[in-house]
Amino acid sequence: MSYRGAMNARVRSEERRAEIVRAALEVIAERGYRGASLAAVAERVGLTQQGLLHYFPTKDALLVAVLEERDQWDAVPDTRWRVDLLASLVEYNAMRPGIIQTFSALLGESVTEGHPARQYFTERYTQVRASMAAVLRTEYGERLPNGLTPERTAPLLVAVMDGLQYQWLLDPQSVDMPGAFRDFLRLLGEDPHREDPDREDPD
Amino acid sequence: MSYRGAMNARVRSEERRAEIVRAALEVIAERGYRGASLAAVAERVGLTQQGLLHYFPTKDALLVAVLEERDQWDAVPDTRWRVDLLASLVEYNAMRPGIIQTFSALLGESVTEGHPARQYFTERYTQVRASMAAVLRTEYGERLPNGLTPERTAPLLVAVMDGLQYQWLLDPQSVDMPGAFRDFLRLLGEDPHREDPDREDPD
DNA sequence: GTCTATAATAAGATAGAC
DNA sequence: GTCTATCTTATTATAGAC
Repeated sequence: MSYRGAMNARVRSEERRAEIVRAALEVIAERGYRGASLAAVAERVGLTQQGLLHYFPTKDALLVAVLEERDQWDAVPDTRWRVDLLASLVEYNAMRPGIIQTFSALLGESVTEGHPARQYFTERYTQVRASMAAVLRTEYGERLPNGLTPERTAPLLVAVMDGLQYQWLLDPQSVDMPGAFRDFLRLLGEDPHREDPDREDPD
Repeated sequence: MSYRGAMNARVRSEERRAEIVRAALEVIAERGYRGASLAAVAERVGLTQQGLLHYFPTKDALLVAVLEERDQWDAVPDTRWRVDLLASLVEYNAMRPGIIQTFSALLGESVTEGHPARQYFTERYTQVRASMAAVLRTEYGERLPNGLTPERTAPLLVAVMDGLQYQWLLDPQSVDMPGAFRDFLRLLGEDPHREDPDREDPD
């Protein structure tokens, strides 16, 4: 019984932490990391700022948890991915403006000096570029239809995804993010009607 | 004489303001806008925070001046531009990491709620997409070598420029920003050896 | 586990002397 | 034009009661 009680307590504590991280994602989306106060995060989960510090001893510790959370729901693509899965990912992103806003704001801040997320983003982009190159290699081999190598194309693929996000966040009415991304894939030499082999020929 | 004296005073005041704006650009690059304190800006020009407020009555007023400054040195491309001039612009940018960092940080922050630069960036991107479309139309006509229209390609061009900047700022050693941008132009159908008609055929 | 109290700092802005 | 002094508000973090 005491074992079980301890388990429940731990589970409840984990749930609380997850709740706090979700709230932090929201507040960062609204105000950036530097602008996000612990008190504002705490308020959303019905805690005081000091109550929150029981779960995350410092603001930076909370940020670390936020970045770890990202690594979970936004896994780095691997070689099993096909290029058209990337298009689906962008479509999926277009349905979650909040989370895109969080990490676009964080990415922007991270280039400033001494930002606690800087190292995270630097390492993540190295990783993502490598993954994208692998995906492109799986799909096209050593040379893409346009003559570039996977390694040289990967930074462009990543740049388009990020850059479109900013334009779309600022003006969702004017920017069709998924459509533009598919246009980019077409530039890579992808035949837009080859994406789903099971599909009937469109008219 | 009094007229002349007044003139000199005004000129000196304008110089002071310009000095302050330059300092603000630096501090924003280092800490973002929200993280930039008026006192830090003032210190760089040998003023107190209150002395600075004599020239810019509020922090937002200073930001407005910073954004106006940008519009001057980073004019929106017009139809007289050729695509390879864009490549030169990216090369030029690669020599000015400070200023790129300032506006990358500002862009990132601007997607958060109620950010004073949000409207500026929204409007500027509308303008820049239109200009880029015009540049592409001048160069390629209604259909680009890859089949897309200028209007559909413009957001991609802008996205690549912005996205590459973030990757490059985070890891300049690993990202060849001008090279990657030229790769992108190649995707558009640009022949990389056609850029300078006066140049001898390379081997 | 969550609170109140509070310390320590820093922010933007105003008032008024010189 | 620039300063000192000061107000007001907000921040992160600590100490300790319950």
